[in-house]
Amino acid sequence: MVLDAQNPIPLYFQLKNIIENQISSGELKPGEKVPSENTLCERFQVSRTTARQAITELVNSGKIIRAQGRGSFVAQYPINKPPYRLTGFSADMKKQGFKPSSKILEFKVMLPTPEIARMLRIGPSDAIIFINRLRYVDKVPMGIEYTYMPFNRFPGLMDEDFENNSLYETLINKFNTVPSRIAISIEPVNCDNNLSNLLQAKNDTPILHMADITFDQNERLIEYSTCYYRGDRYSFQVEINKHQNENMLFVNKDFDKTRLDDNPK
Amino acid sequence: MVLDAQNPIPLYFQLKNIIENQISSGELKPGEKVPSENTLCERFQVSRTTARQAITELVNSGKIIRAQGRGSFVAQYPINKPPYRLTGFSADMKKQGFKPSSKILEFKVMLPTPEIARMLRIGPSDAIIFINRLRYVDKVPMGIEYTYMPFNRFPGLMDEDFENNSLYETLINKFNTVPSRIAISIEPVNCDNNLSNLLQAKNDTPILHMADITFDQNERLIEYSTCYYRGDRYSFQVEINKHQNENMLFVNKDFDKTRLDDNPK
DNA sequence: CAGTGGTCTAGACCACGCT
DNA sequence: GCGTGGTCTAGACCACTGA
Repeated sequence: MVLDAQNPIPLYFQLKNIIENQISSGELKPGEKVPSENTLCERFQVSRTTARQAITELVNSGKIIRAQGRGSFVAQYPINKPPYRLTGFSADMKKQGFKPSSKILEFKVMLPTPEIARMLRIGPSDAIIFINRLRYVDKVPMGIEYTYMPFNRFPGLMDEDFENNSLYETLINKFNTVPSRIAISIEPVNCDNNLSNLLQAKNDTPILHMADITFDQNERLIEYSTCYYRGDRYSFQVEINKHQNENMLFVNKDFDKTRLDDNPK
Repeated sequence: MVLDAQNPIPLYFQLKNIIENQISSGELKPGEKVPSENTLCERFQVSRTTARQAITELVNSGKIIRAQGRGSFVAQYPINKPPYRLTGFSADMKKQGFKPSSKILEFKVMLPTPEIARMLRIGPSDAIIFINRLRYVDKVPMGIEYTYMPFNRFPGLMDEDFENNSLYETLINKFNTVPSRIAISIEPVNCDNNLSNLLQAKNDTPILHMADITFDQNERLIEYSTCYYRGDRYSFQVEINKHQNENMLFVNKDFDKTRLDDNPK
């Protein structure tokens, strides 16, 4: 294995991929020592900065643990990132081996309610796109989603077919908009008659309510969405990582109290 | 503002703090351009590597957006990290301005059930510490938590008083164990008679069930815990970030399907 | 074109953990 | 003492953006 300086892929990234593959192939086992930074420099003929950048990204993604004076080691319990909604419902489900499908109940341009305007940070007369989708997994109703997006940011979106295509994939491919951050609020709710009809669920089915706001790679607001999922068929999974740098002893900044909606009603 | 090279706090960290403060004080407003890396080099008399390290960490924590060729900018919607469980229930609630308290219902050493042994990755004859706590917020029952920890990793833990002290703070201060990563599974459940008695809640109160596994800074497993929270008093909030480096175009690794418990029952 | 961030080099000194 | 990661310098060239 050698690095290719002519390759447009940066050296640190090539090196990172090599190490990543050694970990996933089992060549480097959990708990095992990763070659030291100096060793990597010699082995791959790069400067220490470059070797270090490769390792740093693997540390940030949780695959490697650094220990000053001892070395770097493959993480014992590698992070298994849950299908995490930044890829969209369809991709999430496919990753888990299920067959997702959707039925569009409503898809139109409208004016926002005051609440939705506040969540989207737009004015009351700014049009929005509203999508109401029933989500199926293996032909069984799984949940219902109400999605609200600023209209003027996505010209031509109304011509798309979201029964067969993923909203997120369309955003990425046709609007150069990559969902990159999502703030989620989750709570359990009771099933009402409306929900039990829509989801073909018993009246005592526990329901998971999720509200979220999504931002793109430039921190522009993409969507506000609120969803109800059948609790007998859905569990939400997430991993929370303390950043490497937040571990440092001289850090003592307090975070503010936080809410999904920071503007009081 | 100048940096102090004699200060044990690294230069990049001092610089990072300065910029962070400028953002939170409003001196640098959302969307505004951050001084370029070269400008920071001159202004603070550091190398570009150092200035860049400061900015990089702010990018990773979501406070700054980088745009090649244009500059770096304060994020429009700064991340408000939800109280995120890595600090423990008490700290989470205090941050939100509530008064948490706890009542220990059980606290003992015992042998694990097969399920708990599997979650803690220990043998069936390895003792565990079991803590059952009722959680209150402003004197009202909020939820009940069942915590399981490997006994042999925490000698002396049984002498602690967790009615008045935080488990996580004790781990940090007395066992040099910093909760650093947590994998959580969330689902809604119905309230049964046992829960409604314990939580003094109506029988139709929606309940949020959370199961989680926590790891320390060296990726050692700290605890497995399962909790039930009153849905009328609790919502779970989380922010999910795409890592800067995962945005890159030549990334195309698929994540495996994932679960909190990767060993089938 | 000038200014920006993205990548990279070849060094240096330090703090830490282990033997 | 030696090897490790942590921090830092002073350069360099490139790709991209906007005027």
